[in-house]
Amino acid sequence: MKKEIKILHFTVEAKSAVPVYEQVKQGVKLAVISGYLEQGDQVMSIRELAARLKIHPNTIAKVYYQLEVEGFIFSKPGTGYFVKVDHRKIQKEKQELFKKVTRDYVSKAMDLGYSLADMIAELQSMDSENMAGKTKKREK
Amino acid sequence: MKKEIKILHFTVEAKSAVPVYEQVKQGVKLAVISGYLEQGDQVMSIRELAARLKIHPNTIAKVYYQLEVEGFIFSKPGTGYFVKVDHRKIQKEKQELFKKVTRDYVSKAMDLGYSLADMIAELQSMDSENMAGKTKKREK
Amino acid sequence: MKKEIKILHFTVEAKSAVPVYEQVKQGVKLAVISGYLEQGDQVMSIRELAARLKIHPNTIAKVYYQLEVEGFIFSKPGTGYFVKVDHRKIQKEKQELFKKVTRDYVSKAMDLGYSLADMIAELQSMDSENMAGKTKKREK
Amino acid sequence: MKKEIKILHFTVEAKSAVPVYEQVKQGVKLAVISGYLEQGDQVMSIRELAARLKIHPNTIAKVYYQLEVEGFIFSKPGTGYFVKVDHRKIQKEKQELFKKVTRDYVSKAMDLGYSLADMIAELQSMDSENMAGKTKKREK
DNA sequence: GTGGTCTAGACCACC
DNA sequence: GTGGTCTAGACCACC
Repeated sequence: MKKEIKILHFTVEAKSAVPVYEQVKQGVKLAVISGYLEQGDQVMSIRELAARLKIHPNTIAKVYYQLEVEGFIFSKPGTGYFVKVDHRKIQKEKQELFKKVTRDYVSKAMDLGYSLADMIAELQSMDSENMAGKTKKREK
Repeated sequence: MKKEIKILHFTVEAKSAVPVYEQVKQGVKLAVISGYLEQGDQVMSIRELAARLKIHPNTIAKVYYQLEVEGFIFSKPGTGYFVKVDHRKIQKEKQELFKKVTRDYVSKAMDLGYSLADMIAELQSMDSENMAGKTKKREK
Repeated sequence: MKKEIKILHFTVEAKSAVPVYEQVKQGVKLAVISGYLEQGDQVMSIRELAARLKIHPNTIAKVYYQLEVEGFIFSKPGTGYFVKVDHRKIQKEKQELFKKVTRDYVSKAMDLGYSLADMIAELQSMDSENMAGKTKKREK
Repeated sequence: MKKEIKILHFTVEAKSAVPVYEQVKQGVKLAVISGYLEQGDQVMSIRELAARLKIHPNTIAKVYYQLEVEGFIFSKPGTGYFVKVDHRKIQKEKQELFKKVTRDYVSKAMDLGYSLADMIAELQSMDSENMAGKTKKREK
């Protein structure tokens, strides 16, 4: 069975105030943290990802370099970049990201005048809906 | 007692793909929906808001015009724009926005591998923390 | 008294197998480790150092960025880069460098057939010479 | 017993500012000075050394010619080059080289803030370490 | 003036 | 094909 290189699906907003390289970095990082990219998986090549996102290879190279420094991937020069899974680090990043998106959500919902109880109720109602149909969606 | 004009605090991202006028519109709309701006409140003048956001007054004028058509504000020519609160409409908008931000949150958290139960637990933990100190923060 | 920016004096060998950016990195690092550059000193600007070394500013930017990551300098965007002295780190780097140059020296001298005793004797003879004239050269 | 031709192990840095032929010359000279190549030893053939270093045979020929002029080797036409050991000359070269590498070492170490006493101490510590295990490593 | 980001593209070594 | 280095130069924000 041939070794497939998984495609990264995020997009990049060229005109955003948050730098392109930062967006790409978050995108790749999320792919690793979420488990989409697994230990040893080859990451899309610099040129390939650059072509897909329509940005310059140098920008991807910068991102990959930083992600290597941060320990999410490693390079085999002449071959490509590969995923390095450190479960401790990943778990920590995952929890931080979860707390962040939760805080962001709570902040927005409270601006609209909803309480934590409202949010919990809303989530519970979604839970019930899931119960009905697809039940255990998150098993994969 | 002098009638204060409430300051609008959102910012605008000049380089974003979503048009500046749309960002301004959402910002003002949210101020109304969230209840920050109340029935009869005078909205910041076109010139004043344009100066704050560093964008052209024409853009603000366009936004105010559309918000008037949509029934969120009304103009008193020669005086300014004022908030018109239609509780039905506001309530409906508010709920839609709430459902949207909730769906977005659930989507992100699930990508990270968290279940609805995890999210509910996280929100409940935040609830407990609030209980401790500041209790009824959202009264204002 | 005007705040002087100290000049960095090392040179770079364009045609070397060791990358230019690595040579520059070592040069700046040595200036910090040796104490030539002190806590809070402004480092030569990217453009200025690039001009002096006749290499592209991007290369210096890369070096400064890496040295910042490694904790030897920090940037104040719009102002410049400044030395950050962490005595622990510096001391450690200094000792490592000292051990390295010593190993290199021993290796070369042994290739020539000299023993550690020979080297020690040679250094002691230099010590005596110093005694004669300039005595306490390393006080500064 | 077949007469072995000793292999020269130095490498050459193509991109260096110091010319390739100079690097080769130093490499061969060091092999003689250090005693690796002994009186009467046949030196690697021009073609063989050129192949190993991946440089043009003409460059090696130039080096051998100069080394012959300087009296380190001599040619037997149709046979090859052979080592000529002039102990006086070798001894002198050796001492000069030793003094040079020692000066270089002292210079670097002093830049780092170490004294001659520190260097001597470091060398003595290395001496002790050798004492422990492998004792007389440099006999060969 | 300063650093920060990004594109464009060359050339290299290694495969 | 792959990543790594380097130059050239544009444009930005901040001072």
